[in-house]
Amino acid sequence: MAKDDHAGVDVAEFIATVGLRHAYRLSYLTSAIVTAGYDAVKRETGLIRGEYLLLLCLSHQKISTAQDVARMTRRPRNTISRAVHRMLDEGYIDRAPDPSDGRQSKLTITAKGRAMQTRIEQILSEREEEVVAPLSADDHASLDAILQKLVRHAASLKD
Amino acid sequence: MAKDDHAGVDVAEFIATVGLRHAYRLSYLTSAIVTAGYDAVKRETGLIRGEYLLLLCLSHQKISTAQDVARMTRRPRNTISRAVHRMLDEGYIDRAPDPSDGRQSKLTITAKGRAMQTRIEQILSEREEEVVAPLSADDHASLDAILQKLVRHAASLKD
DNA sequence: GGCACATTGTTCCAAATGGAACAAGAATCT
DNA sequence: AGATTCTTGTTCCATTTGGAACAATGTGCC
Repeated sequence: MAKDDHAGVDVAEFIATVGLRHAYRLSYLTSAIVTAGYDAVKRETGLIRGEYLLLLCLSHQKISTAQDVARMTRRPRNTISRAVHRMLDEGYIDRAPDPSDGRQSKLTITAKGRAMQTRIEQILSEREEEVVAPLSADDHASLDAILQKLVRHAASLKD
Repeated sequence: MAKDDHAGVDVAEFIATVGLRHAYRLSYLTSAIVTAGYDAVKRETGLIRGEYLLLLCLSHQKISTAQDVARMTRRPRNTISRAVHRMLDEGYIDRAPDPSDGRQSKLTITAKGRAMQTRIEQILSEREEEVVAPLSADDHASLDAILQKLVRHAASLKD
């Protein structure tokens, strides 16, 4: 009868009253988009988060080290390290020791990896579009500008 | 020398070129704010995510069931179930069987729990303010409006 | 050069996480 | 009323996760 199928709670109303500026809403939305997409990717491709993040990074950044990926994704290095091994085994990426720095290796995505990454972005995009459907073109532009500003700043913070 | 302390990657530039509308930026920011705050909370209070989310929900919603909390936080029921037990043990919440529905129990936050929740919101707020510092008042208003719109819509999607 | 310190990638391990199955109660249908 | 289906909260278990310690290499400083 009510417009809301769910039982008792009005999620939106709760979220409007939380004593934090944007954190809770951001977190909720990220769950709604990313976590849901993440589950879909795992179901359809078997890849888990660290793995497709790795592919995503390598597809847009021609060459990176594992550490770079860790920074770009804000995930701990050991997570990325594991992902690198699995993606090497699957033939999605290549690795070559860096001659100028013996500690690190340069990672590149293979053609097979790029195909997989395209498929993954497709899956994530579908879910995202579903969630952001109610935004106007102006909204999209504003959101984009604000998020870019925030990301730029957040990336400069230590930790 | 460069304005960026880090080694090679320009995170912001990468994030600007990802082939997804907002998903990656949202995810990155949520990490920067929430995950960092989450670590701080764990360090300072010993509470983990499911647990402080539970307190957060109960502090703003006078009475809820575990299922309500699961929906408000987009976390699986078993996570919340565990959190309920631990918070009961700590005396942060109370639980009373619902006479009108034998399956569920009504949860309420105690005074002790409310004190803890205040402290947690403080910690999370600090980190959030640090990240959103570069936003103007207009930005805040826009972001707020957009996020509310999105949350409302996301909450209505199944899954 | 040598010595302290930082960085990269890795392994280990304890903890958190979430899917699946379950029991008990409620709702629906005939 | 009984049968079927749904919902709530829980336990079980396998997987994911990330902190800490580590070896190997690089950097800065005297």
